[in-house]
Amino acid sequence: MIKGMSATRDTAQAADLLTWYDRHARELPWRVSPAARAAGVRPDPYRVWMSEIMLQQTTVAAVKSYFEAFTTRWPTVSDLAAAEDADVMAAWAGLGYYARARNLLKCARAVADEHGGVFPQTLEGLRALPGVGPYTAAAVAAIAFDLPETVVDGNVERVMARLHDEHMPLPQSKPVLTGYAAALTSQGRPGDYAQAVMDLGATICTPRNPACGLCPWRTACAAWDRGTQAELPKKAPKKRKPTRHGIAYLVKRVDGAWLLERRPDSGLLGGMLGWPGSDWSEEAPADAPPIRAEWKTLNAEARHTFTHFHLRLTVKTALVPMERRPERGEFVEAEVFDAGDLPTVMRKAFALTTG
DNA sequence: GATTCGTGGTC
DNA sequence: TGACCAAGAAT
Repeated sequence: MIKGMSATRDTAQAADLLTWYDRHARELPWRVSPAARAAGVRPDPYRVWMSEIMLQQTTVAAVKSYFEAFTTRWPTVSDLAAAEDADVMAAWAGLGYYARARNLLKCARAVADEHGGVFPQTLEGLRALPGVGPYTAAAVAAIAFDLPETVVDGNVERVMARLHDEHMPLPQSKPVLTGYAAALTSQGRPGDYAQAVMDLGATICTPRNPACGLCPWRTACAAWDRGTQAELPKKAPKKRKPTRHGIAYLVKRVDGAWLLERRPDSGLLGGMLGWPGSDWSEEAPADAPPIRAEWKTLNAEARHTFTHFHLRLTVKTALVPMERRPERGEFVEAEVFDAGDLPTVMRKAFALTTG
């Protein structure tokens, strides 16, 4: 009866974590507390989905203000589905990974148009939505609908690697870690369990200096037994980032309007507003101004690091008369222009012009 | 399976 | 300063 004993042990272990979660759950704007959940309060699937999209590769601290802004401005999935693309992209500006914002809108419109404004309540139905992958589908299924699905994010990978002293490096070990996680998933309180495992990873079983003395799973933890927790999970070595160079053209019209360009939907910063500019490559960029003007080159360059390269951006500025027509981009009136609508690298270039 | 795709905080 | 890291998905 190895199988039965194993299942019994895992159930008790899940219960230990849930007991810890009942006392130590983080209070988050999108979360229904375990006490409220026990009293029958159900999470709003729209808010759960929104939070999960925003939290992809993004810290809780960074997400909070965006979550409040989005859910205040667009309280329901139907409200969001009816929003203008430009408004959603501007509201997302600064949060990064802009494909998420494009898919957020696609998904809201799919739910509104193809599902009657109601999120699908199966793993497969959720997984079919734009921007919803294996993790997010499981998270929404578990948290919003209390389905016994297994969430595997970076936290869970780390917790499982330590719990089982798994030294195989990620991402190779992912299927193994997923199997460990699935064996532990609570059948009784799936939503709370999913959030509990991630809270454990975020507050106790942290990447550096894990607080093993406070961990409800310490006695079950193979890494704790062997003292290997600090070196887990192992990860494949990363490539170093090359440095690319580019030019940004910041053009102000005499009435205060700024020349901006909407970037193509695919690729880096896709769908976002930005300054007209050169390509960004490792070779020196060719000068290709978007409008005829007297150019001044700023002394300082805007430096920014993306996921896979460093960027050094030369900033050129010009002041042009009302009647001058650009070859690229469109002027945005001074009253409408808001640097906060731009991605961070474009804000950095703008900041150089204002001191 | 490997790449692409942001940003801000931290050590 | 620079590398690492954070509730991944799409291609």
